[in-house]
Amino acid sequence: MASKSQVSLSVVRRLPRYYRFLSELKRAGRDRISSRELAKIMGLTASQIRQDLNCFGGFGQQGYGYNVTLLREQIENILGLDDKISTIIIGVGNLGRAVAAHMDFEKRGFVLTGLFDNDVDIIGKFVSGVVIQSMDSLEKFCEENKPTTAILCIPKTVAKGVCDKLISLGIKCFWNFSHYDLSVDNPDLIVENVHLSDSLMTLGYRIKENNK
Amino acid sequence: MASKSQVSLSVVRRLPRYYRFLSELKRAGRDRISSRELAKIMGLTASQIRQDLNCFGGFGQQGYGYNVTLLREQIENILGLDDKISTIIIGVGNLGRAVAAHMDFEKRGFVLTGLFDNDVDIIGKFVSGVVIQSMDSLEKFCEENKPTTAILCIPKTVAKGVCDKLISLGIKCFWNFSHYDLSVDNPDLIVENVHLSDSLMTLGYRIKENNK
DNA sequence: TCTATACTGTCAATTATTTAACAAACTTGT
DNA sequence: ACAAGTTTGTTAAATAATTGACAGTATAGA
Repeated sequence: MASKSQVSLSVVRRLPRYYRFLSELKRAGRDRISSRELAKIMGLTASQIRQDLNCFGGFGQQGYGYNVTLLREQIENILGLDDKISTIIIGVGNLGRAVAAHMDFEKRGFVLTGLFDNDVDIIGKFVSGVVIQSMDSLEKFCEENKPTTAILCIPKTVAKGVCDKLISLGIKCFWNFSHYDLSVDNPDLIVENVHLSDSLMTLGYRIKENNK
Repeated sequence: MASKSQVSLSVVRRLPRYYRFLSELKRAGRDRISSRELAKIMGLTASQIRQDLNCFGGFGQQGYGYNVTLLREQIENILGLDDKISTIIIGVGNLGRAVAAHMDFEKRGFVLTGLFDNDVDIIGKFVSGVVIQSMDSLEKFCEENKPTTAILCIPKTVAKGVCDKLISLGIKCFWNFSHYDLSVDNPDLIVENVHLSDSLMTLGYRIKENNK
């Protein structure tokens, strides 16, 4: 358990994008594709694609290229898209609702098992087939259902407290949309931060830089 | 115009995070901070922080460190947070609404000037003080108001078409939430892709990798 | 004022990532 | 079956990013 991945995060982060383009190709009826052509379509180098894929095995064939359907399936396996990682969302405001509604968890290796919020006006309502519960129910729910992953769609101010509580309830994996930096000093956690405002500010910088 | 940035994207992407931590420190009443302590708090190396900041100038002082308020202001300037880049949102579903409501554009160097959607049930309603207009009004609006940036919160299926139209209306900068890859073959565009499902799949991979 | 200590800016070394190059292996058409 | 043309997997080279080291300059306390 907890063996360190040999594959660099840079490579892993490209996998979903490969998967996306391969799905597109499959839908378009393509049987095979060379690293060269895929590189062209995706705006990468052929070398990088071959290098990336070879981290996981030799899926291609000289003189032929890659079988689209097969390669797509391989990446599906690598990403574990048919897993069912039990996941809860904390905070069901606009953002939480958008995430719950848009994400198609079942196609990404997750299953949404709980929604939690403090707003009495929305408790009891359903989003994506899951009922919104009070934060007071969180502890009991976690003990009974043992979710492993939490999606944080809560304001910065309460993030630290909620996060500590979730950790104490056995949750170690976080998809964090809150404006707060998780896991700086807790190396046991697995955290994917989505800092939207950071992304926006980066865009702003690049726009101004370009106009100089 | 269009001079290439000397500073690497890796560095630029860290700036908003520095800004965030410095704002926190300021709020806590801290006057000064050394690269060593900041590194500790942020989970980085002191060397990296000094290296990063020095891309933009020598903001620190030997034997003293960095003045929190001053450094924060400098980064604010670098990121251009008091600019007013005119921006529209295309697609005002859950996600578009979440983005419109949460982002505090004025504090990030942007100003939200228009909202567009095709759903007749929401056209005419206000979100964050801006009225939702029909997509039919887009052309006229762009000619009159010349927004430079668009935020795409639309499904993949219509993304390509909408995007082409926006480009023809003079928009070159995109904050793209749609499940579609912009700018592979258009180097003139400035694009920040936010592929949430890619992020989720990456998290999934890392969780499984860790459980091995 | 002087001395010990702290800390930056910068250059050098290390590590990571990307790109290039090519032999080996397959495909395709004759 | 053979020759010409493709395309991979893999090694090597090049580039980029991060970390380490330290001279120089400031601070702080006696």
